[in-house]
Amino acid sequence: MDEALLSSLNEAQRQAVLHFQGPALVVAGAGSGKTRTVVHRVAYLIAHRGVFPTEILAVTFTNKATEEMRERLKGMVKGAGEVWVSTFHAAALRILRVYGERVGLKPGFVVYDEDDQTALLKEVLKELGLSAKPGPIKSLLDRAKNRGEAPEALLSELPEYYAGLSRGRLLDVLRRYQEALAAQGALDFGDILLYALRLLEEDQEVLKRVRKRARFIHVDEYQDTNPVQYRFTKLLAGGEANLMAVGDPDQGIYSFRAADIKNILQFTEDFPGARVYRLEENYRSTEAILRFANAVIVRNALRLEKTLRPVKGGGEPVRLFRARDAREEARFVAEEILRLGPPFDRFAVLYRTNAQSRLLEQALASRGVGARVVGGVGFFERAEVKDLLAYARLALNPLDSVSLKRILNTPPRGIGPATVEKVARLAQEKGLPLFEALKEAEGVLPRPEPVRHFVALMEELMDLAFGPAEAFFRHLLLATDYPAYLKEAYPEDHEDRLENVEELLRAAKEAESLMEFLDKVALTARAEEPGEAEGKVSLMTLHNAKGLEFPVVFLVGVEEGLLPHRNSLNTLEGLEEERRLFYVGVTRAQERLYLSYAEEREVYGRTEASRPSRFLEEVGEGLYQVYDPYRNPGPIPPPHRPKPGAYKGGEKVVHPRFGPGVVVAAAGDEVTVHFEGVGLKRLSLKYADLRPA
DNA sequence: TTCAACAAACTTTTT
DNA sequence: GTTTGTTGAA
Repeated sequence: MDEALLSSLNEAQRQAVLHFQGPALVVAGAGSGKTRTVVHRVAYLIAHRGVFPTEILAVTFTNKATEEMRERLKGMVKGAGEVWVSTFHAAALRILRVYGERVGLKPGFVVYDEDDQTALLKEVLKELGLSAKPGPIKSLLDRAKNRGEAPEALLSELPEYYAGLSRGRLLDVLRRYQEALAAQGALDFGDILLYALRLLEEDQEVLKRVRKRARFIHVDEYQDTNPVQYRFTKLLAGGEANLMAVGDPDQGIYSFRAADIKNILQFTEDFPGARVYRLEENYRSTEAILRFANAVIVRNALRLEKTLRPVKGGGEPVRLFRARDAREEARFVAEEILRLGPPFDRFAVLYRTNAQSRLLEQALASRGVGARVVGGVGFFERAEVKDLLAYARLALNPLDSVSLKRILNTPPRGIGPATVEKVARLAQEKGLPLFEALKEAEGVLPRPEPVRHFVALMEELMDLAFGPAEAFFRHLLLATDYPAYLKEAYPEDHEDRLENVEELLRAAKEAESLMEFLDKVALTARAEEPGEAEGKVSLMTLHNAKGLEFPVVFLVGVEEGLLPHRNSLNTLEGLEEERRLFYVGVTRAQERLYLSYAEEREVYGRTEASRPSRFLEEVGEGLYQVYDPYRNPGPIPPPHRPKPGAYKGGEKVVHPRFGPGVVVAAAGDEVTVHFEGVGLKRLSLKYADLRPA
């Protein structure tokens, strides 16, 4: 590995790899070999700096990134398998599984996913006799947790009434929710990080131990850290400060998760003496694509000055297709993909909202082109999978009433709402967990057999919960006759659903224990079978596309209201984030980039007229081409109208008739341009189609 | 208790 | 246009 390790890197990458102690910020533009740099650096630490693999931590944001880093590290240097590579959440959860009892967690605590969280919130609302919607309250809750603030701190920012509740009421709900979580030994997503942070802050012993395991820390996608993750990182790095933050403020797209790109913008102030390394050479995209991308992002104010330089020259022009409606847009994408031909896994179609995927899927499917939708309803969110997981969670943690309610009558076993109501009341009166109340409910029920049956089943399962995960699920399927239930309940697609169940069993086989399996499942949105993407077009949201690259990218729905999304128009920060999202999409493309928008689009079944995105206007037409295989290319949208004062003199420009020229003088709307072979021309910006060259 | 028919709410993005 | 929840009959 030795010198070959360094020789395959460019100068900037090499400098970063050679960085040894102290804080460092690697500003890594899209496609600049970021992961490569981190992986090499880790290998270099081990091979040449005498650092033990067990002293290195690399944090990523997604499971996908974690896998990739592990994979690349493997075989590069001896002991690479010992490096702690993990997402923030998985790292925090691991710490809590070992030391959680020190912050009052029960040993068998479970992790609630979003659905569970909503379900519990609904229960709380019902219990308090409120009819408010859980959605807005949940986002408030998440915001508080992601920021690491008490809910009270957020309330002061809110209007007197929010989600139909007064501030005081809202606070009641949030407090009651947290109590309920604690009572059932559950953590929601935000809690995982929050508890881990508290543990590190309050327990010197634990902090010391974890720091030993993390003497050299790498944080990937640093621009996406939220305040809790920031504090977590800072605390861990607090000892020797061997922290390497890697990221790109231009790709920060998670502010709705309370990520704050200020964390990366202020890194050098936060960590005095930090070295900064800039990776600006882009290996991924053609020059045409990069020029477009640079023109997009240069409009943002909140950034670190940086220009991506292409390694690949030239390339196909960026193309824009204007569709009449979303159907035509989908048709265009599918036909263009067919025209370019297989292998189809070199194509990706990116969109702003999940709802846009349906038409695209259909258009591709009807032409026999395979597609995989990344994201959407995740594997572990499918009803049948969630059912089985709920049994498992309840078996490990009988306090978990959300899971209990889910499966109490699934498959149907004659325990209806009336029964649940009675048992719930009993639980309340006696202060018992729901499952305990179930055991004692015989007296109050007219027909206790179904309940007795269920309790017996669960007790059986509880005995199996500490054995292998697969055996647990096998027994569960048998004992509940679950496949028969699927057939009954979903006559149309029970076969698909059964397939999912089998998939779950396969996955469970890999796990050490049921608990480990559940933890993994909770933090993994979905697992993709190896080879599943092969030969298929990838469909995904822009958020899901981060970190990926494809030879050909279609970025659809480049419209006002969609990109930028209408909900983000109110603030400058919101708008800039939308622009970054666009930038992220554009920079996924290696060879060809297609953009498209529809002139009208259905929103909840209503058809609305739409206009091309302002981002297209900002970029200017010189950097893309209107493309229309169906009609004659119409007038070029959006009209390019530089404002008076757009030119000062000296700029190179292009005129459709006169060709390339140089601006000699400019006054308001009027510019004087010297064109090669033509001479001086006086033009009005209002009428002349003058573009920057 | 269960199932079917209807109404309403929904869509920004996710570890 | 789709999914989720509510209502009423068997």
